[in-house]
Amino acid sequence: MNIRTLCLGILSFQEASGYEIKKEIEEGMFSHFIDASYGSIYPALSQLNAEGLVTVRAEEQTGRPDKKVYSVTDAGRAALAKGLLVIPARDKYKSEFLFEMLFKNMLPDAHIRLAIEKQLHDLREDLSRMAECRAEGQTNEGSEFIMGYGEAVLTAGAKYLEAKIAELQPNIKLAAE
Amino acid sequence: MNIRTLCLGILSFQEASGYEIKKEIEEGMFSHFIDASYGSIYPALSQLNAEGLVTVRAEEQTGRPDKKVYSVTDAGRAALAKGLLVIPARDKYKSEFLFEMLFKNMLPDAHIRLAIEKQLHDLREDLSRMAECRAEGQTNEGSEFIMGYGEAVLTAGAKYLEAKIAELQPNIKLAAE
DNA sequence: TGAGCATATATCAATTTGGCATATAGCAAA
DNA sequence: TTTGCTATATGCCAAATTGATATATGCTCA
Repeated sequence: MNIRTLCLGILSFQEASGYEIKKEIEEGMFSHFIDASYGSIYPALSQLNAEGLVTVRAEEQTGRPDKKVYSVTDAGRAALAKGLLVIPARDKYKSEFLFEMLFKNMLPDAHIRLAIEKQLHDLREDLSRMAECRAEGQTNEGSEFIMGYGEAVLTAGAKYLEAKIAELQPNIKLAAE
Repeated sequence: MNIRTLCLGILSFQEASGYEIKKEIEEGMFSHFIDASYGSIYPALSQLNAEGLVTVRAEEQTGRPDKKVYSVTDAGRAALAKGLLVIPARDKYKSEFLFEMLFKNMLPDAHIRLAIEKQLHDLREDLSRMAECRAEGQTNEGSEFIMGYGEAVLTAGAKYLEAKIAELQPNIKLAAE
């Protein structure tokens, strides 16, 4: 699936500028499983516009470039529906964290601890972003599904890491006994 | 973290050719959280060789190009250790599956079912690959950690999907009652 | 006052992907 | 038996994507 379909999908929920799409991808519901940079979003929107799948409306701003607000056309909605009808490609997951952990015995304990805590922090951040999106309403059957999935997966990861951190501190446990 | 460090890490376990590194990334322990193509692996190995971080040995083959077997040098091991001492970047996760599910209500039930079953299949494949790696031995503290993490996360995802599939088939359940 | 962040678009070198080319051998199905 | 598929093995290349930077301004916090 290409970025064009992605933008089309996001715009099908609400008209938005390139900047707003990026924000949605970074902070919104999509953040858990989508990643895209300006360098791909802006060209994608131009192309979609050229293909007649979206329309643009320039909103004047003072002191900033005009905001270009994109809306999906009927042709765009049709293209989206068609683009969604493929069996999805396998998930792509890249984790520098897990790669580093593979070399646990080569690295100082303090670094391992930091890395695990960072990962745990990231997972919790992701979880709370989802909780926020839920709280803000705007949920439909689809978003319920993906948030349920995300919560299941992230919670399982966090639990695992919490247990591992506890193991790292046997001294503290002993002191408490 | 760049592909060069990745190759260095994989080679630190065992000398290998570019082809073998790719296989390891596709089928081995690394498959869960690493992805890389020939187009990045081969140039990375050439560069590592030019930098003196690995050495090459050509193994003659009949009917195939010579196998170029790469081994890490001491300088390479040092570079790896240094490269691992950064706080890992945030995980990157891209899922066309979840994106599609967001549009559940727009898509035919049959397609949704297929997509979920495909995802479940992928998760199980990933899980069994890990189980295999465990069975084959070759485990260390690091690989135990990452396989534990992977199992936790994948199992949680699979459980969630199994429950959702069950929900999709209330008719079958009713028939069984 | 000044640093840093948010808004907003856009470009671009560097990286990375995914498909193709090349070459051969083995195996299974038509 | 021939045809097509898979595995081995390296490498190239167009196309897609990233991540950083440029440009411009107003707001907030110390």
